[in-house]
Amino acid sequence: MATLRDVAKEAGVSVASASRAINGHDNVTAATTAKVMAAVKKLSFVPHSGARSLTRRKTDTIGVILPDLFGEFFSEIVRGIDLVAHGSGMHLLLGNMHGSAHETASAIRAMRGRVDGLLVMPPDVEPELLSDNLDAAIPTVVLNYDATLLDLPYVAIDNYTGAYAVTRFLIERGARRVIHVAGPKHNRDARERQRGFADAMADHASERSPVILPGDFTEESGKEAARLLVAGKVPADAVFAANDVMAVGCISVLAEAGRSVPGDIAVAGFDDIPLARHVAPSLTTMQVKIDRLGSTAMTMLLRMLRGDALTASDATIFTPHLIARASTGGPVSERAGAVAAESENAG
Amino acid sequence: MATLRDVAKEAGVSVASASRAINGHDNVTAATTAKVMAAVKKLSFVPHSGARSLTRRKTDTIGVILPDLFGEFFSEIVRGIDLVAHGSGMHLLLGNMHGSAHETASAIRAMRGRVDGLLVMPPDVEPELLSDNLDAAIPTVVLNYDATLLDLPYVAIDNYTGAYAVTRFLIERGARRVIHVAGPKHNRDARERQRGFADAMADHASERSPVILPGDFTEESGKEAARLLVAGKVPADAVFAANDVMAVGCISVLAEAGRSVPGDIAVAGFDDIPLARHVAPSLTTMQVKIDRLGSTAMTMLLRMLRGDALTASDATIFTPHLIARASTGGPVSERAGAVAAESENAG
DNA sequence: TAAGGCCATGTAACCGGTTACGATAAAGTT
DNA sequence: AACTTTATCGTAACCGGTTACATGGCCTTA
Repeated sequence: MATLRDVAKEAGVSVASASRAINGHDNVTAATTAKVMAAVKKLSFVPHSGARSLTRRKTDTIGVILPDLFGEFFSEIVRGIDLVAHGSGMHLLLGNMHGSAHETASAIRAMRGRVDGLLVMPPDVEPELLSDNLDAAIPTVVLNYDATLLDLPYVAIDNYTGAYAVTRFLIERGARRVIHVAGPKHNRDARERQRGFADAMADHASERSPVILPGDFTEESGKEAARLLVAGKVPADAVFAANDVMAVGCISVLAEAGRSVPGDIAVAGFDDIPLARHVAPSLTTMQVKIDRLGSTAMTMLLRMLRGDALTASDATIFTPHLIARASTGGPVSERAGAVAAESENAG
Repeated sequence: MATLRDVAKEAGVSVASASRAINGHDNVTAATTAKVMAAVKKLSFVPHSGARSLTRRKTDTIGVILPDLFGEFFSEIVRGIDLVAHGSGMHLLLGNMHGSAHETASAIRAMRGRVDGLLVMPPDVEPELLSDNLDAAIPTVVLNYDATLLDLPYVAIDNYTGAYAVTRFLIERGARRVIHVAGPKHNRDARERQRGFADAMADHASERSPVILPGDFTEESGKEAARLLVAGKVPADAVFAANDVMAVGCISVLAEAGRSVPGDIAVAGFDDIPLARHVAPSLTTMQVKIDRLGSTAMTMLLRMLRGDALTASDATIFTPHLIARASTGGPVSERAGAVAAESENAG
């Protein structure tokens, strides 16, 4: 593997000239440049990015630390990030915290000296881990989590408002007994969605203690909840599942049991995963533009790398859209149910 | 940002001792180690991975170069890779060739000095780009492409056999006129699937020029093909779409037009994306364990990094399984249609 | 023709770690 | 007590680039 020294020797010039020629500085003769380039070609020299980033003090790489890599949600985030990063000639270094606190700490530490900036999506539990491990010296944008306490810029989804909207929608379409299939207890998104549900029930159905069935965002847990319904244990005419995957599980069990959706029970989810429009009946849900989460965060990070000092007050919060489909009786004629328009910046 | 020199000074020892203490070498006194560790903590020192990898001549990072990041296919591959990589303490550097030849070359070059090994999935067109840009010095495993010409180890899917199997299955279940919705012409997977289809038609339906409708792997192109069918332009009693996404498009148009699936027309796809089991009717397809593609490739790369010299003869080829679902009349009682068992290694 | 300026080039220091090698001191041997 | 062995430690070179500064050639200008 040829080094710059080899190239310089081959071209009969100094390493400094070789370096300058390769990087296109203007203080090199055309003749010298030609000699150097010939040597580069002959030795098929490729600059060693590691060594280069050591002196330049930049790596053209940003670190992306996610709690997991499972499912469409994360792949969409990464795609959104890549879209913007690639446009700026940046590379992506993937770190995976695999749920554990220890992994998270080491994932962040391992980024030192490898990246110019960090995009972090904290795990569900103990986000305070971040403050212990994040380095103030390296620009960081937080994904999907309100990082006001850390005073870091962040990009998040307004889960509360979304859940509130879909719950109200179910009530307005005539549901009297809406039950909620919750997500994992330790998951922040899930908690916010549950809170939005509870508040909407209190405000619009005068129901202060609505039924909340446990779930964990998996299809199986959605099925489990639906089995309770068909067993008649819980009277209900509508279900709001904390995510689409569980809603899909609900629908399949209800259908097998001969319950009509939405005739007997309306069902709604959250996320608008691609599957949602294809299941039968098609699923009413709150649409989250996941890739925009990633691309927006990356854009903010690029600004920070350019020197802008962003803080928590520069956060972007996306409010999800209601998508009314067949599982709640089909789309609404006018925009009766289309509650929240997407808003950027929450201030 | 503290450096090793700072730590050494703070601890009152030399940089060599500091380095040794931090890396847990055995030729350091417990007392020295304690002093160094105290300094590390006090200055919250984190070793600079870039500098470290320069001397160690390894980066603990492997580069992953994909043609795109869109959809479940790539996310599953990356997840499979990450699973194995993480187990060995490796990081993943993502490179995206975004379709273009120029991008591909620069993506590969940019990896020099950043990674210990490479996992490359060549773009559909001009895979010979690889030979020009790949570096013999850096261990490389090729994904989803027969790299025999490059004599590189690779992991691929037997698209031909899969397509042949599903086509034969349709014929054996009584279809007389099976039509194929093809993938993009420049796509190797698509071409192989089409070839498998054509051969199966010739062998089992004595049909030497079966109808092949154009498609490009998108849902819309699947719909377009189905529109031709409902318009009666093409007589058909079964459709084999080159991927699941197009098959799903077909089904939705057929359903809207009042055609019964599988009553009037049976439909089968390829890939077994998560969506496949959820659409109505559930979709018969060839199951490809995408994540295993990634994890297997990563495992091979790790072997190479350990010094094993793998070549094209060490390739792993996965043969997809037939999954018979409702869109072709439901599962088969015995294993009549379950043609191909998964086989590892093609030799 | 000598002094001054400009420009291309080379030398060497540096980025932040690791480690070969030699020095020093402590421990063991006879 | 004199000598060898062994363990710990420090100095300095090195990984492969970049770049501040010094050098020397050539062109101006008086």
